[in-house]
Amino acid sequence: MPELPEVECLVRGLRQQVVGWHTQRVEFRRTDLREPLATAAIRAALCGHRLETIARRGKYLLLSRRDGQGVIAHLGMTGNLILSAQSEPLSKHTHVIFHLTRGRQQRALQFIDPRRFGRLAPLVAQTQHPWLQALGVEPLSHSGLARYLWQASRGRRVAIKNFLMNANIVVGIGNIYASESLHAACLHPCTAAGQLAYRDYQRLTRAIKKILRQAIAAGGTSWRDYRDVSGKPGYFALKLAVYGKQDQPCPRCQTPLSASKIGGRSTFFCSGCTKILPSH
DNA sequence: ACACGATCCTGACTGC
DNA sequence: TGCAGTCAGGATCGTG
Repeated sequence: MPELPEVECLVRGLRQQVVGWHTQRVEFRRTDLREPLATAAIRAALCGHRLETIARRGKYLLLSRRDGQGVIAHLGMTGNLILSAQSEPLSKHTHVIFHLTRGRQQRALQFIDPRRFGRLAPLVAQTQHPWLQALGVEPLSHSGLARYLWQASRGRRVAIKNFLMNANIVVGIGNIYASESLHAACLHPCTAAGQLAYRDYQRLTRAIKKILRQAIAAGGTSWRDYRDVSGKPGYFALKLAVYGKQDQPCPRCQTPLSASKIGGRSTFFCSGCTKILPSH
């Protein structure tokens, strides 16, 4: 489910709802996620402490106390964090429950992940966590993104779509927003990243920022199973131009949209108003 | 260094 | 209704 906008919406929801709460206890129902959970260290990082900071880096969520210790989570393809009353029934795929208190109030923050591609680990110091070490730049806050991408892509023959989805270059752009951004910038997803000119990256960068911001403002994309922190769906799916819309008319030129696999992932584009640049 | 395919896992959906 | 096959929003690892 989650690309940058979904994680950002989750972070904003959590900031409002759990900052200032104390972790009373952490309950593990399954520990065999992508990596086995370090249960003792996760408990030690949170239990008895006040949640002070909720942050995002790429698609990673960081929940930490005042001294910076806490947990880092990645939601994989199907993960989510849902806040519920202590008494509400649990999902079949709730693997971890953070029992939170504030005074006499109680809440449960559930880590849910049917496919178990997600990750959860103790966080000692944010700047040193191995999962964050190789991450590329943040697309929304990097002011020279076009120049950075243009420079990073020189000599690269990989398809621009895969280049954009490489989190070591730029974080947060997943399969949906890669297709959407490229279409908005009139670029064909198969074009070699190194073939694009600086002006192409300027157009692409504007499209990426605009689409990510719109998606955040709309509450994230509700494709299949995305839910916000209180369990409500996002609404951006209504605004997608190409993703999942094979054979429907291109909103720009009316050509029926195409679908294909690029790097093993479903890709949607318009063969009418985007062209692969000839390589030379 | 780079490009690419396989892989982790469950659920939803399609077609027979 | 049941069953097999296919596909899914991510990231890592091994291979060439």
